[in-house]
Amino acid sequence: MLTTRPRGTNDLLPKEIEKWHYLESILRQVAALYGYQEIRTPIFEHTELFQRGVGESTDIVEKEMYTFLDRGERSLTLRPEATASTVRAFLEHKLYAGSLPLKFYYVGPMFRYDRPQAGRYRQFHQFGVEAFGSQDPGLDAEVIAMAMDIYERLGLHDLVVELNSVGCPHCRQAHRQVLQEYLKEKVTALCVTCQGRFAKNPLRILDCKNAHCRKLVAEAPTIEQMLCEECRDHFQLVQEYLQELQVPYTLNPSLVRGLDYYTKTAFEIVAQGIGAQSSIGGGGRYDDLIEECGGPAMPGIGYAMGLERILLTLEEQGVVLPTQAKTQIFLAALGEEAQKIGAGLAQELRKAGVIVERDYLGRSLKAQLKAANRLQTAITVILGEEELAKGAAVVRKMQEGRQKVVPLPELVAYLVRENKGGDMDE
RNA sequence: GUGGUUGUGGCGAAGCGGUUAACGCACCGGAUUGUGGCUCCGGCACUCGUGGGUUCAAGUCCCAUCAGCCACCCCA
Repeated sequence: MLTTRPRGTNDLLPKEIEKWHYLESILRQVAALYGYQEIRTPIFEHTELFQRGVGESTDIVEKEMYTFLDRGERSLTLRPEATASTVRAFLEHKLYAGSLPLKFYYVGPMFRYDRPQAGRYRQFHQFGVEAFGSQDPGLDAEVIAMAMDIYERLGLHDLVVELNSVGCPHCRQAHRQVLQEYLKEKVTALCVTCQGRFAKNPLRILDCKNAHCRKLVAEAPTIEQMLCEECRDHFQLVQEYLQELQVPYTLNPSLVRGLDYYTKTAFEIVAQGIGAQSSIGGGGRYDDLIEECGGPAMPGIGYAMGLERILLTLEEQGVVLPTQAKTQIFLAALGEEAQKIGAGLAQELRKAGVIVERDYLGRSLKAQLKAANRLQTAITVILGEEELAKGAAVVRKMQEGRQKVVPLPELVAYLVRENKGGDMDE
């Protein structure tokens, strides 16, 4: 136990961390392009925030939260998502008093007590955006376009945008009634979970993966048919904007997001080939959430994407991400005196912007050259007693296997020059 | 929460009841008393996820437990 990580968590080792750095740099870059500013909220919040914000009857709140009492007997919860926190911060700091709309983005770990599987972890990372204060359908479309923009910049392809409108409380209520009416005689034929959903959340039945349920529900009234005029217009305009922004999408009338706060637009971005957990991003509009959390009546929209799943998809699609610069020069020193001079040289070179590595184990020349070879440095500098006696060092070009003696006073300048030359070759 | 599957050195992987737990890669050292990448030689698991049990004898059989992977569910 001492040396095993908690279930569903991951260590990001140096080998893979470069991908994360690159991914995050793209995220921040695109966020800036679209005018979103970063917000960092606590990793844990009062449990109540998620109960109210995400919704009591959601799976997240019912069975997936990491909830604990702190030493002051406060019930706290590790954030399962970040929309509630962003709304909370927005309200707590009364940011609604300033100019609107306000656009935030966040990147960070989220926690959900799920059974781990491909693309699903108990601690996972999300990037997301939230825009408060506008009900413009053009913003809905832009937010979707932004998500796609990110995926495309990363090099992902063959993604599908699934779009739906879940309506507002009015049309949802109407749809619910019609749906229950329709399903009334079929309830007993549904699967066990769906029988449970019938009274509680009949909408979810439309989303059931059970083949039998799907058949029974195929002809059921969709929310789209029941949208009120306002919601219908909004949905129509979102689609027109999407066409304008050249974002292909498919309508999925059974797309029901598992968070209670969504209204009108709901969307999901799906990738192939990464297993059953194929949604790499999703979001929607939440026009009642801010008020629900005790703020002014104000619309909002946002999405979140799962960073692990994006990385999985990148790997699946064979996309190679740029990696960090490699070591340029290895400094091999032999003996105490040479080690000291070597340390000084390394420092001078680093200050001149050269990536230098050296030996810290007092290894043999052979072992040091082997290390240099492993690092694939273009140049290895050999500082030994013979060279020191002459006030010089051996500069060995690893690829050609040729080397020459360079006087110490000229060494740094020589290496900096050689290193630049090497860069130009690449 | 349910089901399937796996768990042997840093990694990959043999062994499937019986003397010292193959092999490959990686790593370390040597052949070259100061020169890498190739080659050759040598070294590297009192131990088989953990805990019980069966047996004269268990990495090998049984049970439990933990963990990985995958699926359901749900979602990022």
